[in-house]
Amino acid sequence: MSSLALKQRALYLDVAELMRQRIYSRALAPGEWIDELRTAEELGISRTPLREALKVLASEGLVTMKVRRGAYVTEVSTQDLRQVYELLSLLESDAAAVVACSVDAVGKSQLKALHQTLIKAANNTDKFFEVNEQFHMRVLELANNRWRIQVVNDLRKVMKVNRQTSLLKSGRVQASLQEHQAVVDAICSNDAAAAGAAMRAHFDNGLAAAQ
Amino acid sequence: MSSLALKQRALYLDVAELMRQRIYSRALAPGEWIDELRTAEELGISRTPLREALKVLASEGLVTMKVRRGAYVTEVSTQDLRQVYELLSLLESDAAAVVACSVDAVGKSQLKALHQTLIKAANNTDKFFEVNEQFHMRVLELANNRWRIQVVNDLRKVMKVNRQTSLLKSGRVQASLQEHQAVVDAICSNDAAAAGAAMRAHFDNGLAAAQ
DNA sequence: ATTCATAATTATTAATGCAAAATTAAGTTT
DNA sequence: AAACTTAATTTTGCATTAATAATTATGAAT
Repeated sequence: MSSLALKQRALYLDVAELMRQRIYSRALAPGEWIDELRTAEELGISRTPLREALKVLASEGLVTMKVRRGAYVTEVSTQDLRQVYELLSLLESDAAAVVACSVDAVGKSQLKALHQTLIKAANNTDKFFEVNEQFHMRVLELANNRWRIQVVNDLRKVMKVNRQTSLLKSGRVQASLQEHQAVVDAICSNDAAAAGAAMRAHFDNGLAAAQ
Repeated sequence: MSSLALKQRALYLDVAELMRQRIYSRALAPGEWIDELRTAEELGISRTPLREALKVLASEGLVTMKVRRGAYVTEVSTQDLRQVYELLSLLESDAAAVVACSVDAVGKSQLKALHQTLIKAANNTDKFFEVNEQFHMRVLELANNRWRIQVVNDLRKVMKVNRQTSLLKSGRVQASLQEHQAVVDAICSNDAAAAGAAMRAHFDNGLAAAQ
């Protein structure tokens, strides 16, 4: 009945996802020490899978392990945020350029469809975030480099820690949609340079709005 | 007396480094299943820190966890290698361009000194690899983005799995030195575009030699 | 009163134990 | 003889227990 009954994934992965959400939602505050005993007790599990989950989060940069002092929620400074944005800009603009060269008709229509869904989600913040992420990930998948997908996924997790801060400022939704449109247009006309530039501009504006 | 006596680092980190070396050296072959019980016994430790170490390696992409089937050494295909090289080329060429803009006199002399050390190590393969890595990491450090350093470190670990394959072909050492020289020259003359292009060329040639 | 030392408590790290699942082997049936 | 089923063994995944290190609290001495 429950999701635990027919578990296909290991427990530590589910726990990692749960802790990730707590960090995103600020239920666990930046810099806060994570009490292993209390958390394991609360979740009704032993400390072993929790410790394994924390090490996964540590490799993603979401928590920081201090020797003999346990796990702490990573404090993402504005400098960190800027650095992460710079990397995402670099990796995703290059991906967009690659896609512009290699994309077929199916890929083009997928991106167009996702963009239409995003437009419809403009008034629903959570949905907007979700579809926005789907769009970006679809571009990455079309760029066909599984290591880039992995790297970007991890960096996006760090970015999400500051989702509140980076929450869309006035007019940012409409601007963001226009920027996406430019990316879609450039990719669909197979203009690699324009696609890269459009994606880069999208991130530059996103960073400016986040700070 | 022993390194275990005054251990400052957690055991699982030491175990992770040991397993990493075994993967690099092919003592653990690609695709091979890692016997937890046997390995823990051999190292004289329990399975717990070993399992934690394996999860660290999994997040780096060096091993692959299969649910209820344990850990396997990741098989790095030639496509994987190409994809990793592409990412490293992107990340490090951008870093070189950033450094060319921001570097001061101290940074310049550090890079020049490392390059001289590399020249002297031309006839010692292990030493060459070591200093080569130091040079690349120094460029990254000067680019001042801790998230990029982390990402590149992980990708370089994957690349090292195929160190044998990518082992310098005839004339590659001298060519590599010349390419480094071009990077140093471009950075020292604060030519960002040239620095990026030189680093990109270095990786393109490296990939061509590796395949 | 303040500081240093020592004891006690708390928490992390590592080892051991146990249960569930998967693979392998053996046996029976068609 | 081949295939399917069932039993046994192996191995993972999680829990629990033990040990080691760090922090806090308490007391004594200057």
